[in-house]
Amino acid sequence: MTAEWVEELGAERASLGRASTAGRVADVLRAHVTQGRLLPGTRLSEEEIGAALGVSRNTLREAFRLLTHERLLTHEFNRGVFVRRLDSDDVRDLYAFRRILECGAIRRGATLGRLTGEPLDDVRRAVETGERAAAAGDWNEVGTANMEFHQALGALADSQRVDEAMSHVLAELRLVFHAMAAPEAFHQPYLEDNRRIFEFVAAGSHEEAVAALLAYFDAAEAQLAAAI
Amino acid sequence: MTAEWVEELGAERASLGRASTAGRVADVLRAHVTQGRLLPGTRLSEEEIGAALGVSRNTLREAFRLLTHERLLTHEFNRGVFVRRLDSDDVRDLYAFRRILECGAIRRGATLGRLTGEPLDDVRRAVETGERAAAAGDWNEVGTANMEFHQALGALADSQRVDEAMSHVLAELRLVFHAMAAPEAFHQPYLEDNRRIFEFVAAGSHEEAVAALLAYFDAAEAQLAAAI
DNA sequence: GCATATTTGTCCGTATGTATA
DNA sequence: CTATACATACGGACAAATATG
Repeated sequence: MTAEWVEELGAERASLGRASTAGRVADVLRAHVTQGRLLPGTRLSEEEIGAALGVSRNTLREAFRLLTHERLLTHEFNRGVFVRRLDSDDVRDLYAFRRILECGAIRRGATLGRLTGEPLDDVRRAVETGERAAAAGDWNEVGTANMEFHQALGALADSQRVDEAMSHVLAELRLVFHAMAAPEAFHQPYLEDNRRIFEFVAAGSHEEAVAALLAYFDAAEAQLAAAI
Repeated sequence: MTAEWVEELGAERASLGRASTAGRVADVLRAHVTQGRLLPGTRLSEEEIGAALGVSRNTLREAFRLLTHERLLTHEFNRGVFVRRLDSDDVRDLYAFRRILECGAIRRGATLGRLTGEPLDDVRRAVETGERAAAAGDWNEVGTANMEFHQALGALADSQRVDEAMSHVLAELRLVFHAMAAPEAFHQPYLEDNRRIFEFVAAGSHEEAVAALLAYFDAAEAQLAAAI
């Protein structure tokens, strides 16, 4: 009955030595979820995972609570904890939230005079990393670079809460990617959008950047909604 | 040594009967914090509160964890949990987040054609409730109505995640209000701002509404920063 | 600086209630 | 309907860290 990912989890026991046990358990589980080794809908048994990782149920529940708050897991009362399964409404809501966060971050960055220097360099770096990865055919890296691009856009707002909200939203979206047929190729066509958005920001044309970003959201949301 | 608010907590024991115990404990504690009965910096002893509420330490810790994720409590390793105390950086960050959320919600509402009908009525209702409360001298109600006004602005985006983010941000801000000298009078001068913002939204002049909202944020942020 | 008391961190065992085969 | 599996919640235990005198 024990699934194969439970054994994989067991291999992570060694890294659980230091710091907050619950936090480290959450790190391990988060990696499994965001990398698609734990698929949406999977039930996470307290006893099974606790035994695999060598931690008590109390500690494990602490980790579950962390990930539930990040919306990577869902907690159904008296039934257990499951890897979150997103529906089309979630996709719509996530993109509504992204439109507000990322467009707002660009505008906020503009009024703060922050669309230059280091914050802008982070955006450029993410664009270039993605382009290099695509040239090398490393689709996994393309996806990662795309995430970093949008995280860097959010960082233009210079707000810890915006950064955190962006992290959570992007982590949630990974759940949808893994549910798609061909998740590898999803980000590739948007690389040139990233380049164009970056150029607009760098040129100080932030309203054009916002418009390009909104067009990207429309396309990506439609594609994901169709895949669900 | 036992403080008076612990006895008040004890009076809430009766309401802990059904559903998730930890969730109910969190509800009770959240009400105490947001209503200022538990002031920022107060340490929450596991044993003391557990005894007052009649729940075990494990259950109480789960409730603490919930509220820590909402940023109402802070968890210092090996020292305990405390009612969160916000500094000027927190205020700055909270208002940066609010600027993005609320201005973004108005703009998103505009593109969705949502600045009319029921969503707009909720905004109007909050404005009028605040004005009536001010006329009656009920400053507590003025504060509540002001919160509802901004929550209603966020709701224009038609996004569950935006709604939730607004709730958390406003709950956090209450921590700052309670740390002020005269929290009662804080919201009153902004009632006419609310009215003006509402009129702009209702008239379809959403960019003017955004501008008025940004001016309000500047004023309120400066006032709170000065109070800290 | 040191010794003691208090409090938290973690884990275990168990009784009870709930969902599902 | 019964049986099984599991989550919920409690109470106790001990180590480790902190606060106090």
